[in-house]
Amino acid sequence: MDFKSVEEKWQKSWGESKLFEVREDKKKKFYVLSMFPYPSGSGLHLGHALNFVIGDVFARFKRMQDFNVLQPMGFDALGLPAENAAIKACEHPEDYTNNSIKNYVRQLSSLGLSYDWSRVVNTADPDYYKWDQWIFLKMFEKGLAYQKESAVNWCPECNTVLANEQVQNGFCWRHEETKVKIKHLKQWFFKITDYADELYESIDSLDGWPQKTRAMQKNWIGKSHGTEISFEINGKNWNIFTTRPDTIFGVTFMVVSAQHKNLFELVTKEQKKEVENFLKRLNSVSEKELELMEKEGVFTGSYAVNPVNNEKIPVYAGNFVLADYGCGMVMAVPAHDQRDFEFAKKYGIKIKQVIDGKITEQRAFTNEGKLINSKEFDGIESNKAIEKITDFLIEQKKGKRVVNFKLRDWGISRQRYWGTPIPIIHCEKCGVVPVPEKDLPVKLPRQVKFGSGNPLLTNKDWINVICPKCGNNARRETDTMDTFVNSSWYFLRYADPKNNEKIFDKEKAGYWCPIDQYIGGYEHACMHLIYIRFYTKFLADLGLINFREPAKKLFHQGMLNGEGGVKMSKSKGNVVLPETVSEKYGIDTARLFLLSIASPDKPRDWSEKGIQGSLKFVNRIFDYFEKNVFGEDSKQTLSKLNKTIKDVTKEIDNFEYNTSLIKLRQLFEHIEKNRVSKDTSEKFLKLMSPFCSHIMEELWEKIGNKPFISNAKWPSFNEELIDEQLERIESIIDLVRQDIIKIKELAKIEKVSSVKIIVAPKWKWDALKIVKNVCGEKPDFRIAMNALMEKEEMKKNGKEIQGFLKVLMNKYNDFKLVNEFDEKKVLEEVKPLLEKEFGVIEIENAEESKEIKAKNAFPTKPALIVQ
RNA sequence: GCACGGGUUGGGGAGCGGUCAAACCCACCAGACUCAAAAUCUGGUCGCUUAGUGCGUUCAACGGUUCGAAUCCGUUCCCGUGCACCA
Repeated sequence: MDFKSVEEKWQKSWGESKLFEVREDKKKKFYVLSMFPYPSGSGLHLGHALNFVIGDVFARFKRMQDFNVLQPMGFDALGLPAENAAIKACEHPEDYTNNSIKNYVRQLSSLGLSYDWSRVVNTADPDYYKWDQWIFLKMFEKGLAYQKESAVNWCPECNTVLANEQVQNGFCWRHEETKVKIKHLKQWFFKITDYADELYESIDSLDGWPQKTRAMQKNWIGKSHGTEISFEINGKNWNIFTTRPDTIFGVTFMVVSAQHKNLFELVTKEQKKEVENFLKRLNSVSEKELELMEKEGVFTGSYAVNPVNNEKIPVYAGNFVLADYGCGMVMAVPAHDQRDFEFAKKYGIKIKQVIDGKITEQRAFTNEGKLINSKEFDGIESNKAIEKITDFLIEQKKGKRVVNFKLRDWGISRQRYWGTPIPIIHCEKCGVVPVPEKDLPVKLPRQVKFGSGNPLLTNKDWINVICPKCGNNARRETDTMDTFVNSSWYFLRYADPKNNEKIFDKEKAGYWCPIDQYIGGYEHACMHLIYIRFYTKFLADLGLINFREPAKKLFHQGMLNGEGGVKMSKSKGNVVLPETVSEKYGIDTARLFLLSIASPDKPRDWSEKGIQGSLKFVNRIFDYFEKNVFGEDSKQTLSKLNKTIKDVTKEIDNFEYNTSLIKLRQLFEHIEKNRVSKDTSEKFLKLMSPFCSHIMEELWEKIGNKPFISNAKWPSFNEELIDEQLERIESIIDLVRQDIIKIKELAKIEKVSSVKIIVAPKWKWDALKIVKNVCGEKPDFRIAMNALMEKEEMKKNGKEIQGFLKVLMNKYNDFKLVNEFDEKKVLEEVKPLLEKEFGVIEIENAEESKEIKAKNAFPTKPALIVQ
């Protein structure tokens, strides 16, 4: 069949009829969103296509279920990669990006994805990033956007600052080879930490999100309850943070971070030189080595006073204490913390045990337990002691309960061109002045020079402005925003993409949002997916929306690898393009294949051979409908159809596409064999339509329906028509047929003259019923045996019963499902059919059969004698 | 180290207490059709056996719970992913 013309025909038709364009109405809405792509110059490969296909199947399914489905698409066009790629190609990022987008739109359209193309969002469009700037101003207003001098992660390759989330193992997330350096710069931050607690706590309410993602976010935000305790050092109070105040009597030294900003207040004259040497040594080693380094430190010369027992304990500066977590200083309890333990061993510091437990030469005892050597707290369990000692410290005004987070504020400054300009003006007189809302957007100037440093610095006309406050000369902020800013709220803009007055209409956003089903990669678990939650909460606090989480359900799709499981990449030359596949097999076949291999959240490999199977299937479907001849449904057909509808409906909802495709295959096999009704055939087309939309559309029309199957009603199922017994009957008849064929072959019988079918003795079926009645669903051997022996008609088969029961127990104990039908009767019914095929058929019970002496067996299928 | 997720028959991949020697796809084998091949169709592919029912051994390893375990629990080994000196 000519896939290409069918695809083009329907894509055109869908487009012309604006089938997937939606507006707010009374119908129940459903918002399906696949994360928008960054339009790379190299275009989209089959792996990207798969991601979108997964979302598209879902959207099509929901649309047929009569939801008002919004499935938009857009482009995350700003960002470093585009800028770098453009520079490399000697193009302006704007032109480069626009070309890439054009290419993407072309490629996406040919995939037949059911997007509402009228809502495209492009983050590089000033009409879009204007609202990024607007949000920035709101944040600034609320004190959530602020500037501070800070040590930042600097990627020399990107030539810019990275957020904590973008540093991986000390390396840049985009440059696996490039070590991130620490630089001190004045940077813009979003105070995401103000939302840390809510971001952490409400993860539990996201039950439509994968468990793993939720765990990762929790881990990332890292909330821990603890106690802040102040220790007196040289007459001044220094705070530390601990989650184990129960071990405070075991403190034998203190460690302050080597990067602590007030470190030298603690260092005595005598120790100054040594501390300086220590710091010098730390600076000379690379980041990575630092990570692998042993716990090291140096004595500062100062002593702290333990607030619970007034012991004087030495204060060290150490390389293993983080300056920016907790207080930058810790109390060290070598007996009950492994790091402190190693440190104490190394420097010969006293180890004082205060929790009852075993400490070895190698390891501290880090579990909780009963307190010892802790004066009035002796004998108390850790968990209680934590409370009691904290209360005691609070009373003494030496401590307080605090909550600490690992999450840091989000550094959004980037010293690059292709991002949203930060709408700030620096005035010598007025200081930091926000650009007035009416002057938005602050557009990126086209004229800049790319080379070293921030390109925006090269356009003086753009930089030099008049201060909106005092009218004097001032300078624009030249930092641009992290690209994750753009993607943190785009889902809302889709609801009202062309609004020039407002960021979006409150009612429109209220109708469409939040996202019902969000789809995107695992890699976003800790970046984009935290930021988007943060933005949602902030916008809710501004009163723009009335929900606090962006997406009800989240799904992560698996990766598509190249042939043989090798990661698809240009350098390996194994990139598969959707165009190529389309040309050869049709995009529907490709969709079918990719979704058949594995469940959509698992990775899968491309296989040129594998797709043949899907092609075969597609062709068979086509052939069947080509004939356009239908018959009538048997009970079996109706049962199978309804069961399939039931299963497939549930499975698509759970993203179990692979298993639902198998069921659809099996349904089709039945349809093919049994010449079913037109209605059933049509229902099959509908069930297939989310997966193979073009072909189903074509066949739908071919058998005399009006377009479009794409918005036909999803079939409903009738539970009453589903009969598992019928399925069993079908399989028994099938087995008999297959056996006859096989025996015929084996015994080299040219023409079958007669077939004798021997079914299980009748008493067994009766016995089964008795056992079922007595034991219900959970049979017990003895009870069942006794019940059987009570019955007169069973007694005569006493010897066999035991064997029978044994088999019964092993094989058929789920009594709900054991077939109650009389095998003999069933076969009698289909006798004419079998006779037509094979000749004379005789059916008898095993006890009547001379040939078969019952062998203590409970046949699972009828035995045969073929002549 | 911590946190998740896994290890299933030649490959991929379902199954997650009983109808399980385990869906489905691929690969392979045999048969039909054909002069032949491709395509298509039919059957087979853990072992033994039978004309057929049948039996034995399997779902990383070892133990446990259960009348019954690929499925539940414990321990161990291996693999993947994320965070990693977070006090």
